[in-house]
Amino acid sequence: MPYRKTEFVERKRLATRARIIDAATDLVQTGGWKACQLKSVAAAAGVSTGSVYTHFDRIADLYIEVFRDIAEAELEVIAEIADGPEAATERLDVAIDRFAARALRGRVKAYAVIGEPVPRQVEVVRQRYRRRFVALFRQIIEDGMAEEAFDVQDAATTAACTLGALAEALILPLAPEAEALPDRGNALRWEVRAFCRRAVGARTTQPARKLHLPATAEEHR
Amino acid sequence: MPYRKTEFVERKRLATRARIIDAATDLVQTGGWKACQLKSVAAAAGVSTGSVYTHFDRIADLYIEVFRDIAEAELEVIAEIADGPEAATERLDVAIDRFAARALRGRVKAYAVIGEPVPRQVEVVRQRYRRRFVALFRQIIEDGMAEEAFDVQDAATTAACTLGALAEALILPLAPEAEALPDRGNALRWEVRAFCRRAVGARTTQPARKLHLPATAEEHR
Amino acid sequence: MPYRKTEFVERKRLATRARIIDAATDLVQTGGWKACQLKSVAAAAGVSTGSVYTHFDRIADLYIEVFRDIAEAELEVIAEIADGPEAATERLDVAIDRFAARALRGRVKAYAVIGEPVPRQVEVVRQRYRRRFVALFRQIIEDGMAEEAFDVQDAATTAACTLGALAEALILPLAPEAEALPDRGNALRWEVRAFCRRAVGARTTQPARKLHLPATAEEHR
Amino acid sequence: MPYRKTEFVERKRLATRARIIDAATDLVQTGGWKACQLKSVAAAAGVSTGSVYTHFDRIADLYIEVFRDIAEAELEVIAEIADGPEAATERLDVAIDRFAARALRGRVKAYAVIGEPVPRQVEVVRQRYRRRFVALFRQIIEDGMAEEAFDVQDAATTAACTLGALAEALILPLAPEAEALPDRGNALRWEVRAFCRRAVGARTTQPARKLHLPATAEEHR
DNA sequence: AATGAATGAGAATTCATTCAT
DNA sequence: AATGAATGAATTCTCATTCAT
Repeated sequence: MPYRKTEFVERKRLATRARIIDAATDLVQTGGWKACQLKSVAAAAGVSTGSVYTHFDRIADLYIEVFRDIAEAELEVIAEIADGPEAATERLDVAIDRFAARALRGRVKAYAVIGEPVPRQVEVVRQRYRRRFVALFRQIIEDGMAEEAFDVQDAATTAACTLGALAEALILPLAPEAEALPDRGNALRWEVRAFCRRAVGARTTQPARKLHLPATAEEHR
Repeated sequence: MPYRKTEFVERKRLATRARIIDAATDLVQTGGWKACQLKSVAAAAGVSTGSVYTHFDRIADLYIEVFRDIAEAELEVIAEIADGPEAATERLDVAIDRFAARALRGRVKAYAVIGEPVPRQVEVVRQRYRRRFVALFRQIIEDGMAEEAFDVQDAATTAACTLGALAEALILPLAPEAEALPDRGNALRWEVRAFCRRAVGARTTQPARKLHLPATAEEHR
Repeated sequence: MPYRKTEFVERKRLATRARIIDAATDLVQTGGWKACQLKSVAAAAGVSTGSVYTHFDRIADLYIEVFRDIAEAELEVIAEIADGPEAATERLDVAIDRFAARALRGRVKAYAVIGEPVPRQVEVVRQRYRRRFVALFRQIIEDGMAEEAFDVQDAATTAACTLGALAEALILPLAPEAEALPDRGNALRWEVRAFCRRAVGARTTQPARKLHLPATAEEHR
Repeated sequence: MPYRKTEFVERKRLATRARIIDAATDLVQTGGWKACQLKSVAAAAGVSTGSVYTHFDRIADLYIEVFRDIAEAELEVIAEIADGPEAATERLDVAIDRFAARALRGRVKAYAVIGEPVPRQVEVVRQRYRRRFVALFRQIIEDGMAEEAFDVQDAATTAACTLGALAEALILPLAPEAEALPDRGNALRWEVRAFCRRAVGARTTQPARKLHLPATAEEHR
């Protein structure tokens, strides 16, 4: 009877792979990329070092996967908003707010993705994600200009500025070394949103706070 | 007054120290922090590795010094502008433009300070400098509010946003991996300035382009 | 007579075993022993690594088998000649020429058997084959002495010298690193044969070249 | 007072380097190249593994040095003979005899250089030395032809054959796995010399044994 | 029997730091 | 004080072998 790879085996393999990624992710978020080394990952995942190599050709590939996993989740949230049917002004508001909310909740995670020094090979991937984030904001801004709701501007540059503003205001002050924010979270979110709204020259007709609350509620689930 | 041998010795000692820092700085700007290793630094400075240890207790101390030297120069330029007697609107314009001009001219340097992953111990110092940059922008923004030239806002947050916008738009696209900007430099500077002016709600009464030219000229010296 | 399932199974088992050996042989001849690693062999043979272990207790056993297969074929060619009814002088000529022709045609194969560094455990087998080659030449030389066609000599030593002369002249210059011979092949074969004929003190009565051609023709089939 | 690298320090450095090479050489000769690994070498030399890297950029460089050291010594002995003023016939005799005597005395050493599988990077060096040995024999053979003391032949090929004959007869039977020769040494030397003399078609006018003894005597010092 | 994921003992290499001179 | 050889812990990667399914 020829061997037939059982679903069980495949499932187990994937589980191991997932355990490795999870362990690595944990280590990154706890102690930064420096803590995410082969030996530690293997130990934390409860596998041998060699085992890691049955799933990843080189340790950098694991890093990239970890980074991608974290970053992709964040990106998707924003992508969904950017692609929505709402007016550009609203989409900008919601995107920023959601980004902010997630960053504030998952401080270390956000820092690991955007703020923290990463191994050389991951840096390339990080740049790619930055660019994808920028592309989403750019899309919103271009829509806003088309709707004549935003000032005329070079959307590419402006979108980069927007991401930068978000990152600097929300993530970097949250570096491990920085003292924890007390509960300025909500104020911060409001402030950053206002900054960006002004920055793109959005002609606000509705009070900004209205938009904030539903997004937040959803976020707190 | 007898000649004091110690003074001569001390002077020489400082000269050596400076040579080490210079060598390390060069290496960082040429090949990034990764290229700034003890052996290379010592070789480039024309001293032995052991000698480095008479000036710095650990390699991290040298790194910090190097970082500080690079960053301090950038900071001073902005500080001078922030502390100037001009109206906040003008100071903001000039500060941004100067920051942009320097970043665009000295890509590698700016990237090394703000964009590039740094050794763990330097990260702390980097955060400190970011905060000092933010403090300068904050000062301008608070003045602007006092002058009723800017919108009312939380200057601390807004200032962080401003720095972030600058960094993302000017420096990160300039990472080694990124393709070189052709000559978008001037357009970029103008765009970023416009973004920030809107972002703080500056009531522009003068045409923005006017301010640009003198600053640039000065920068090209 | 009832159909015996075991026979079918056994046949299949042997077929798999053969596939493994063939795959390994290919790998050795293509990329040397270094390329002949368990995983590659298994992949090339279309079986799992674990399966290899049902046919060979250890990888070294496979190596030995592979070596043996390659070497045995070469040995048989020479053995047939050595055991032939011809005069010793002629047998020596033909044996050398055939050896040379095969070596020159199948550079990699010959190199893998005689020239290339082999894994430790194979080395023993290689020595054994060398000794068997030597034994064949020895037989010819002893016959030659009995026929009073060769000088009196210690056939054991002389036979070893003969094999060595062949190997060095024909195979080692053909190492992967060596530049390919243009078309010196025929000249080389003639020269080596002359060397060996003189070395054993063969009293040549026939023109040497005559012998060459038929051997070659046969070889080119 | 500026530091001036003392002779003592330099001497010590060289001593360490020598200790490493010696240790490696010992290991090779005792257990073959496989036994010559970084950790073992370092331990045997009484230094740290890192220390090896202050003398050799990579372990292969050490291997090459070890190989070269052993091989060069052998080569020089033959070179001196080949370059001597004597008649070609005599030089061939002496060269072979000296080569044989040294090989028989230092079995393991000779095997390590010529017979044993070597790490990939060393193989290139080994080929080079083989070629240099061949060049020496070729020189003798060409001189012999010029003196009309040897048959007309392609000296390049013939020289390779000669080296091969020597190696196979003297060294390969002496592989670690092979059973030790009793005291056939002298007979072997005589026999190999006779083989080679015939092989090049040397017209011997003097009894061969005469030449043998002085060379041997010298060798036994 | 067959499978191939998992194993884990190596092996080489790097580099800040120390210390005898 | 200067030197740079020596250190050795830390890290990645390899690959024959085992074993649960």
